[in-house]
Amino acid sequence: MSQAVHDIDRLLHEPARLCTLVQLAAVKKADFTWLLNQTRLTRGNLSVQMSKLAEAGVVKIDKRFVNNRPQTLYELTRAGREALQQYKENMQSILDLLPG
Amino acid sequence: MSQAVHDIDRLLHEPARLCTLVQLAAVKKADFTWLLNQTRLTRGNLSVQMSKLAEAGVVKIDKRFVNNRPQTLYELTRAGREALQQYKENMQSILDLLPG
DNA sequence: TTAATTAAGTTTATGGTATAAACTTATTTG
DNA sequence: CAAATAAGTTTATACCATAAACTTAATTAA
Repeated sequence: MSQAVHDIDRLLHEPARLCTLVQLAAVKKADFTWLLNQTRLTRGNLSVQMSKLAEAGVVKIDKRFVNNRPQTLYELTRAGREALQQYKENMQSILDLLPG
Repeated sequence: MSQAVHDIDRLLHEPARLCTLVQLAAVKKADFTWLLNQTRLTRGNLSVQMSKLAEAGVVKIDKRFVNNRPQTLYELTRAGREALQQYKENMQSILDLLPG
């Protein structure tokens, strides 16, 4: 049986969030505006999704000021990288069940 | 940029449905009760999800009677197999972006 | 100098949807 | 004939993704 499907981590599985996580996995650290451009999410959506990821301990949020303007930096936590790794392995095993 | 993430087919992406599709891809044809056992979904959930897949043309539903009891058979349509193939390729390309 | 615009986010309202509980219809068994 | 089983479907709910509206502050135009 395909137990793997039940182990899918829905927090990471959601495309809007997966999108940001793929980016963060590549660059280690990114600010809000840069993520906005990469992902083409709306500001509101990006804000909500990142908060959700932070609340779950997947990303770390660092707010500061640059040139008197707020800047929010995001990076994957160790737990986040591990969760993403786990997600990848799990989804890979599901895809491998499919033909083609 | 990771365009692939935006191309994720949410109909197939949803774990409850992906679960049934993985099964159908393997066996070609399955009835309600068998799918119920394989997926461990509730009856209501399975019923709703299969209807949704049928409405989208991904699966074909065939209802008949066996021993005076209703039996519902499901199978992937050609479009369904193609969509699943597409989903696999797309998700594979996303997973390949992730480290590890 | 004050009104409009831009920047960088956050909060909230809503619309969709995954899920299970309750319901249906028919059959078999005690 | 009453209760239980079978095979699904309908409906109610609770969550949740999304964008619109709001906030706060800085800059630019008039």
